[in-house]
Amino acid sequence: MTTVLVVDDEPQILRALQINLHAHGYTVVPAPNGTTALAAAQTQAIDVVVLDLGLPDMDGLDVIAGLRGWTEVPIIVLSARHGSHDKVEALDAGADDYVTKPFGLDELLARLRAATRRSGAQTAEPRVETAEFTVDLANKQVFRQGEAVRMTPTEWSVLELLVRNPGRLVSQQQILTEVWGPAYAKETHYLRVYMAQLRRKLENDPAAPVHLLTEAGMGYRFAP
Amino acid sequence: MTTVLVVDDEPQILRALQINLHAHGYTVVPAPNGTTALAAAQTQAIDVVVLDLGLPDMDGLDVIAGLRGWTEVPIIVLSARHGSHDKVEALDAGADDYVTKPFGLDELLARLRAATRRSGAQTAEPRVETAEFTVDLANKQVFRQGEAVRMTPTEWSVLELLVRNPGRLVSQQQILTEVWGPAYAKETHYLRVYMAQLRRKLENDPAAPVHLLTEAGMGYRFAP
DNA sequence: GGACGGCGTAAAGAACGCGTAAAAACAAGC
DNA sequence: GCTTGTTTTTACGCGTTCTTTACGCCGTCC
Repeated sequence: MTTVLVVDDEPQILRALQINLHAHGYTVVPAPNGTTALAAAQTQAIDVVVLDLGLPDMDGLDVIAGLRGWTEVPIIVLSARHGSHDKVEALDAGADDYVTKPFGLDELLARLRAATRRSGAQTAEPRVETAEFTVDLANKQVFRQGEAVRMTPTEWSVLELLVRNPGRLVSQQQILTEVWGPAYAKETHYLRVYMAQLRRKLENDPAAPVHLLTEAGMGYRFAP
Repeated sequence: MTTVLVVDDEPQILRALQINLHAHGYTVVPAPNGTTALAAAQTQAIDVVVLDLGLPDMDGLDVIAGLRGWTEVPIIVLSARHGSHDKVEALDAGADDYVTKPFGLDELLARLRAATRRSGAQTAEPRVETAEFTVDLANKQVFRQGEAVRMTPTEWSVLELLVRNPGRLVSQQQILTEVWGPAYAKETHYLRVYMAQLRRKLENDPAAPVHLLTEAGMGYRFAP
C-alpha cells in the first residue's frame, strides 16, 4: 500500500484528490497547509508527496526544503503558474516533478507511478544483517540469535539512522537533529547514553563493539 | 562530468541542445534516431537520457522499453503532444519525466538537475586512490593496504582539504583558516605537527613523502 | 662561516570527549 | 493515584586528542 501525503489549501481539490487517489488504491494523508504537512511527514510513513505550491501559512518552496532536510521522499509539485522560473525554483529546491494546472487525473496518477517506481526500486532492502543481529527496517524489529530484541522509540530511531547508512560515518549533529530535533544538536551526552544501551542490547562485548563504532569527535558508524 | 544522451530527429533541435547543454557543463552524446540511441546507450556510460518521442525509425515508447530492459538511467521525454494519454503512456513505459514543447531551456536544465540528483545520490561515491592508500570522502574513511586507518577529526579535516584539491597547491593560510578558523591563520606550526602525523599514518617512508608534499614557504600539495 | 627562518620530529601537560552507572524527571497505562 | 517504562540529568574515571614546548636539520642570505 502506497501512502500519499497530499498538501493543498483548497478543500474541494484536497477532497477530490483524496477520493480519487483512494479509489486508485492509495492511502491518502491530507494536509491543508505546510505546517501540518511537515508534521504529518515526520509522524507517518509517507511514500510520496503531492504538494500544491499555493499555501496559506508558508511558501511552498520552504515546505520542499523542510522535507529535503531529512528525507528523499519523492515530491510532485502542483501549481497554477506556468512560468519556467517557478518550475526551476521548485525543482532545484528538491522537487522531483512539476505539474501545471489544470492537469488530468490520469496524468497525475502516471506521475505518481513513475515517482514510486523509482523510489521503490532503490529501497528494496528492508533487512540488514550482521553476524550478531538482524534489523528489519520494514517491520521495525530487531533480532539477535533468533530472539526479538525490544527497542524503545528513541533507541530504534538512532539504530535505524545508522543502519540506513551502512559503513558511512554519521555525525553526531546529524543523529541529534534527526532524532531529537535541531534544538538538541549539541546534546552529545544523549548519544553516549543511547549508544551504550544499543551496544548492551546488540553487541556480544559492549565494551569492544564490532558493529556500532565510535569515531571519536566525529560521529558513529554502523559496520555491517 | 554528467553525460547526456540526446535523442531527436530534427537536426536543428539536436544541435541546439548539444550546444546549450555543453555550455552548461554536460557532455552530450547525440543520436538522431532510436536505433543509434539504443546502441549508444550500450557502448557508453550515460547518466541521463533526453528523448524526443517523434522518431523516424521506431516508436519512442519502444526506445523507452528498450532502455528499461537493462538500465535504470533517468529518461526525460520531450514531446509536442499535450494529450494526457501520451504522457500516461510514456511515464508508464518507464520514463521519469515528461516535458511538452515548447519548453524553456532553463526548465529542461532544472529537470536534468532533478533527475541526476536522484540517481547521482546513490552512485556518487567519491573515492581517491593512490598507490599506497585510499580515501573514501563519502564515508570519511581511509584505507591503507586494505586496513582502515583511524583519523582524528583534525587529521581528517586537513587530509580531506588536500585530497579534494588533488595536484593543486593549498596554501598554509587556507588550510589553517578552513580547519582551525581565521584566528589561527598564522599558527603554521600546527600544520607541521599534523602533516607529520598524516605522513606517519599514510606514507611508506614518512621522511620521504610521495603523496603529501611540502612546498617550502608556500603550502602543501596532494599528489595522487 | 655563521646567523636565520622554515621545516620535521618527539614528547610533554592540558583539555576534551567518551563510556558507564545510577538517579531524577517525565509519560503512559491501569 | 500508583506502577511501569522511557527519557533526561548528573557524576566520575579514563583514554584520546589538541596544544605547547623543545630540539635538530637543512637550506638561504648576510
